[in-house]
Amino acid sequence: MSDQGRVRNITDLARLAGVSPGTVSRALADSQLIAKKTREKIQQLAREHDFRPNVMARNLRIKRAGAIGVLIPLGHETGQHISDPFFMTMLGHLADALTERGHDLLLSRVIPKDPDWLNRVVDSGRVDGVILIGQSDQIDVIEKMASRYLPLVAWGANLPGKIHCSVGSDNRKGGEIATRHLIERGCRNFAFFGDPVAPEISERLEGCRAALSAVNMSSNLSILPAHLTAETAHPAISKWLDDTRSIPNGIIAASDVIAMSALRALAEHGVTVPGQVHVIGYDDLPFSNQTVPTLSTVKQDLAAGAAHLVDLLFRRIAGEETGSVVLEPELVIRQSS
Amino acid sequence: MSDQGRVRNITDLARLAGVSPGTVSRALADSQLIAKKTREKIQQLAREHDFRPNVMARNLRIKRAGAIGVLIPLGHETGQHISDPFFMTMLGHLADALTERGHDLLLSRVIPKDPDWLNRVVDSGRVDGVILIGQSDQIDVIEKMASRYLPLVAWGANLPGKIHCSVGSDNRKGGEIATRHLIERGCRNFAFFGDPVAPEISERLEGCRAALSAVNMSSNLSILPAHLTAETAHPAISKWLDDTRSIPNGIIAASDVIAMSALRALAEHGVTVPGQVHVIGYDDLPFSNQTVPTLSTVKQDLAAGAAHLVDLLFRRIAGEETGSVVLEPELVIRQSS
DNA sequence: GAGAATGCAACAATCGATTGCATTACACGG
DNA sequence: CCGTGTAATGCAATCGATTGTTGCATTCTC
Repeated sequence: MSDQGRVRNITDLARLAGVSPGTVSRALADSQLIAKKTREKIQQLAREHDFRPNVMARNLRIKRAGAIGVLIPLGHETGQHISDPFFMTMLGHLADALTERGHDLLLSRVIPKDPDWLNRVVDSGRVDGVILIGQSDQIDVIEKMASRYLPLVAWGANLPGKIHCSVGSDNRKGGEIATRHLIERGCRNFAFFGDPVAPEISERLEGCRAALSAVNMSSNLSILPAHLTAETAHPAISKWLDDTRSIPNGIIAASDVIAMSALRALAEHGVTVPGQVHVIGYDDLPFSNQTVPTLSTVKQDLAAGAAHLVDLLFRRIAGEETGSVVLEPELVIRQSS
Repeated sequence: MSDQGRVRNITDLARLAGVSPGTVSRALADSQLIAKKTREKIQQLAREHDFRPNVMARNLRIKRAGAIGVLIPLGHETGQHISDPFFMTMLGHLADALTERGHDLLLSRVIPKDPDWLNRVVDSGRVDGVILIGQSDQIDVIEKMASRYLPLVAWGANLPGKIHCSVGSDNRKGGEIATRHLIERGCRNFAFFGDPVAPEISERLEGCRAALSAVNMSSNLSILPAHLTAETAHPAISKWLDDTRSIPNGIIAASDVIAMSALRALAEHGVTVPGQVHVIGYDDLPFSNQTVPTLSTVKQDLAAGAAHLVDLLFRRIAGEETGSVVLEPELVIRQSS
């Protein structure tokens, strides 16, 4: 392929068409200012050389980036991998929603060592806005940024007194309905698997406690407060099952990933689900109806969540000061409970 | 926050420091051309105003984009969602590898309606190179692009006679060792679940056939050739189990996602695994050792694959004409076989 | 103390587009 | 044939950086 005659910019194309670069620019933008005949000639020429104007140059001039930064902050959870199904599901929905709006998705997995990680992305000028998938333990950094930078939204808990815009489900309520469901199923002794250091999980636990105290069973709850990832959950739960004197008959897992590990650990301990133990998860990830037995769970509608995140973000990019959104969690009953 | 005094570009900072923009640029790049004292003063000033030079402008001048396009072409598989665990796992590894090299990841899920989808990304000037996760049914488009654009690599089958650079595992061999393993386990009747339209899967099936014909059992194989996604696999398999006269005792699934659905469908049909039927998957995704029973599978080392993809890509960006890489598949024996 | 060498910083062109304003060309009426 | 109006195009500044070249002070040398 002769790289000689290649059309690299509008100036090349302008020369070819015998017009000025400005005219080419307008013609390719289909501006009415340019005579229809000229316009079509230039567009035809562009097609022949399959030329496309340089997006970066355009964006520099236009002062927009055409991309949204999607960050996955992994603070206290250094072990957690980006391939965590939760993140990935959310990411897929975001990719779809952003593409629809003509924006690219700049993905970044950040392990926030210094408090500068967010500044770096925002001030780089390569994104028009930022979506955080999760707040991790970086609330302070996020709050600070939110005070000066409008187009920033986060998936996660809607924390009282915090100003940053968030979309998340009502975790307290989710924990509550999960627990109430198990109570109705006849469970009397409960275990909660999940680390309350993360705000979302702490709220779920709170909801769980509320449901129990409503029926005077507050004392029937034990907690496995480890930080549980896809890798660490199974050994932790297995050990817990070994150590615990009496296995509870209702298990509330803080996430589907944890619940899945629990199902497996229980199977290995010869405990039947839902025969001896009822298990409920949280999230309703795509795999949750593929487990054996299929997993009852509290659904967070991630598709809707992603749509909200993107919608709020674009309204903020336009200058609007939007509020946060709290989604209703929904009980999904399958075989495990 | 007063937006008045905000330092928006090096010119602002230059004014503040009483030097020229050029000097600021060099100072921030820590160039030896600038006196150490001046340099430090400017850097200090930049820190105070937490100013960071605009990456887009820089990239325009430097003629690099600082980002790699990662595309997921979903051709014949319109039903397939980006949240397919396979893509996501790969994506996670790529994100890590690219971040290490100081590049961003521009994610795009493309449904190739017109043959222009790849051009659009390549010629936009916003990426330094492109990684395709999968070839889908877009071999022609990919080949055409590969002939003129060096920094392009794809995950997938290494197809004979094709020039584009690929990284993938030896699917034929993978299919073979999976099947041999089941034969050793005493299976005599086999089923293969997966659609041979995709080149990878067709190769796996071929390997499977080869292993069977080596022991004169070619005729003992039935095939469920549906295109199977996380959503469609379970009903399809369930129906197949209903319809089939005698359930085989060895099932080779073309992917772990399919295998997982098979495990569930079998459980629902009261078939024990590995008691009555041995099941083996393909991929070794993170969840594959979380299923009940845990899934035997043919591991594709996606971490290594991602590392190779990124390595090859950067060598190509540097101008080298690299060859393709074929990874060795590895048998991972767990409970399901 | 004059001339050469050296170190620093300023100047200005450049990357590839967009766009307000100036200018040209053409048509038409008087 | 000229003035005027309008449609179409050209010109040049601009977005925010980078970098080769140039110019000005010092400092060094003999």
